[in-house]
Amino acid sequence: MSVNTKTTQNPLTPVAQKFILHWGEMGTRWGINRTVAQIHALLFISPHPLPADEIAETLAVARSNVSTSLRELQGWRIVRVVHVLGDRRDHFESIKDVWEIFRIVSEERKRREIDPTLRVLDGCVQELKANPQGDAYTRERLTDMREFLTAMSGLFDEAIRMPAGALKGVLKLRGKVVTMLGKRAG
Amino acid sequence: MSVNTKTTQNPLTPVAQKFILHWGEMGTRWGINRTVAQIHALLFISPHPLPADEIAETLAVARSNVSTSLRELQGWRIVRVVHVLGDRRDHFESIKDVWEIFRIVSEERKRREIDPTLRVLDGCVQELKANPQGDAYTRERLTDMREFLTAMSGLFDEAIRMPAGALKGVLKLRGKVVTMLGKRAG
DNA sequence: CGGTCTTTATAGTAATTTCTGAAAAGAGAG
DNA sequence: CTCTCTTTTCAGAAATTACTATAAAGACCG
Repeated sequence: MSVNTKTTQNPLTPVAQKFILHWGEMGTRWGINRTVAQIHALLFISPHPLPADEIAETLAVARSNVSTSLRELQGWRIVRVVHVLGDRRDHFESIKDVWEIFRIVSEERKRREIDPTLRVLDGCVQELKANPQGDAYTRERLTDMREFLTAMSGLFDEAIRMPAGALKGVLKLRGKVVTMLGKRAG
Repeated sequence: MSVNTKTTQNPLTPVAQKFILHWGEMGTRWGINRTVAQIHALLFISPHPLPADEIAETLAVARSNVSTSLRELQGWRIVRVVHVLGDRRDHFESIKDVWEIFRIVSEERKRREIDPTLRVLDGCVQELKANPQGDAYTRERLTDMREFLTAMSGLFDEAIRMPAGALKGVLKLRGKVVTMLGKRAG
C-alpha cells in the first residue's frame, strides 16, 4: 500500500507565479495555448515530476484540461511520463536543458509549419511554370520566398542535428562569428 | 478629376488564392491574426500597391477589418502607405525582400517578447537571490533560461544590424559554417 | 471476476478573439 | 465653409478557442 498523501498542498511562491504567468502569456503570442505553456513552465521549474492532479490544483484548472494539455506537451516532445514508486499515478517532467528544448521545438515547428509551407510553395511555383497566367511577378515573389524558407529549413536541420551542447557553443559564440561572416558575405 | 475606375475587379488566381490561404493559416500558428497574414500575403505578391477597399473586396472581409489589419502590419513595419497620382485613397505595399521582412519581424518580436521576458527573468532571479525561499532549483532553471534568451537576444541583435544582403549570405552559407563551428564547440 | 484509482474523451458552457456595420472623424477640393 | 470621399473607431454579433464536468475507459489488485 502506498504511504503517499495524494493531495500534496503546493502553493506557488511569488516568483514561480510570476514566471508561470509570464510564460503563459508568451505562449499565446507564439500560438501556444496559455494553459499548455503554464504547465510547461511549472514542470520546468519543478525539482520533481508532478502528477496531473497536483498540476491542476496548483494552477487552478480542471483536471481534464491538464490531461489534454499534457498530451499536447508530450506531442511537442518536451514533457514525458515517469513513475514514482508506490504511486499509481503518472507523473510528468519537462526536459530541463533549455538548449535541448529549443532544439526539439525547432525541429517540431519545422516539421509542422515550414516543411508544409515549402510544399505549398513548390506547388504554386510549379503551377505558375506550367501555365503562366500572366503573373511573372507573383512567381518571382513565391520563388524568393521558397528560397528563403529553404535556407531557413537547412539552418534548422543543422541545428537539429547538433547535440544541445554544441548548439549552445555555436550560439554563444555568435558575436564574433556572425559579425565576421557578415563582413565576408556582405 | 481622377480618371480611375475606383472599383477595380480583381479576382485572385488559383495560385494566389492557395498561397494567401496557406499564409493565413501559418499566421495563426505563430500568433498572427489570420486576416492580417492574408493581407500581408496579398500585398506581398501584388505587383502594385493596393487601396484598402480593393483588399477588402478581394479577400471578402469588411473594410473596417482591413483598416485595422493594415494598421497592425504597419506596426510590424513590413507594410507602408504610398500614394498614387489622381487617387485620394491610401495605397499599401509590402516590403518585397523576404530577408528584409525576416530581419524586421525578428527585431520586432525580440523587442516585444524576448526583451520583456528577459526583464521578468532578471526580476525573478534577483528576488530569489535576495531571499532564497528554499528553491535553489528554481533559481538554477531560471538562470539557465535567462542565459539562453540572452544568447538568442544577442544573435538577433547581430542579425538585425546586418543589411539584408549580408544576412542572406550568412544564412545560405550555414551548411559548412555551422557544421564546422559545431565540431569546434562540441 | 468486483472494487478502487487513474486517465481520457466529449458534449456543453464560458471566455476570448475576430469581424462587421454604422457612425464619427479626418482630409482635401472648390 | 460645405460637400464629398476616405479612414478610423467602436459597440455589438459571430466565430473560434479554451475549459469544465461528467461519463466512459483503462489499469491494477485481491
